[in-house]
Amino acid sequence: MSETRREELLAIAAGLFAERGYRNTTVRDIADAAGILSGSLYHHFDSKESMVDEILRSFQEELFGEYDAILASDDDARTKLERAVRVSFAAIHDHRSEVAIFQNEADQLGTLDRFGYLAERNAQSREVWMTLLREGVASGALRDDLDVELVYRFIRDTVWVAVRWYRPGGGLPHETVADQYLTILLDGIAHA
Amino acid sequence: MSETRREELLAIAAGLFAERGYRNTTVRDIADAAGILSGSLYHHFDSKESMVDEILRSFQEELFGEYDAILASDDDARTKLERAVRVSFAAIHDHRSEVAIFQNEADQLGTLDRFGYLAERNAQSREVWMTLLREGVASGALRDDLDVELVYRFIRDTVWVAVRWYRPGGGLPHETVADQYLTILLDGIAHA
DNA sequence: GTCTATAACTGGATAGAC
DNA sequence: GTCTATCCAGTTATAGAC
Repeated sequence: MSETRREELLAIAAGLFAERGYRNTTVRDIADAAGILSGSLYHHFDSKESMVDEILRSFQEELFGEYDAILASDDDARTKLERAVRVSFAAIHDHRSEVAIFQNEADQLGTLDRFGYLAERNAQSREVWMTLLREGVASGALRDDLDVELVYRFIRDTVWVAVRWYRPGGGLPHETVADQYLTILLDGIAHA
Repeated sequence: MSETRREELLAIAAGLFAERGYRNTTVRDIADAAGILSGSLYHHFDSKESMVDEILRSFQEELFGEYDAILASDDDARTKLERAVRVSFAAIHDHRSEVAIFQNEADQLGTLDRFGYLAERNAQSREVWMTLLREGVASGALRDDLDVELVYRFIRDTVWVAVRWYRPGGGLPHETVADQYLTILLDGIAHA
């Protein structure tokens, strides 16, 4: 049951970190939200840094497991790309706080030694998308006059930045957002 | 000349706020970078808050002046949309710090009374893009099966988030980025 | 316009009782 | 597992001398 309490506290911290920023959230804020005093938090965690560390680590582990499964599948190139996009929007739905924290704080935290894995995960993510895009071009599914590196950045940015406005239960299911996004990305918004 | 010194200090502050975040930058950091002591800053500015306020205000004034000029022009709908995109990427080029600060800190700062104008500017920006998109659909330049609100969000997000990776003088001119972006946005990445 | 000196406060973290 | 009590470092801001 102590494992549950721990996760409960992490979920509370994640929500606050996502909403008001890591630096802008005090350990007292977290304790208040949990209904305990700040000193009591240190029975569960070493430091505020450990909390955000644990939040980001477990999220990334899960996410990259999904990307790996897609890469390893024998779907055609276009299907793989579509699946990767859908999995990402689903992650925004299922793990909003974690995605937001990663988006907003990774740059700052990444300068600290203990968060070196953030840069590694970033490189890994680039590999995933670049592989998908190159396969797409090679198979003829995607245009061959594109700057693949730029397309990668646009996809990465547009997908994740949606965490800023997407709200679960807001009447716009994440599957719909993914569909519309894929329509724009693949076919453009200009009249044919 | 005191006006020059003021702007010099603001530019230094803007660079730091953009790079390490507003909350993460101390007045001592700013003073150090300017080669003076922290107390001396208060001869020029009321508070740290006033600095970021002035930085954001003057930037937004300039940017919206450009959007207004586009809206008021008699270009066709597609040209207006393209111009708005190009002006935005140019702003990232010319005012990287300001754009980054706005992107990263607006949500937090917006909760304070004195930064209420940030929400207003946000609404104004939405009007600009929605107008351009609706004109585009009405004129037949854009597809009519799109969720215009969603397209607006995607454009807004993708354009501004480029501030995270775009580097002036990095071999990739902002005009090229805008071109490639417009290609993707208008025509998609799928093979025709 | 900048410096010296310092006030006033906030925030992360600890030790030991319950 | 939580509380009481508290330390200490860091941060914004001020007052008055140079």
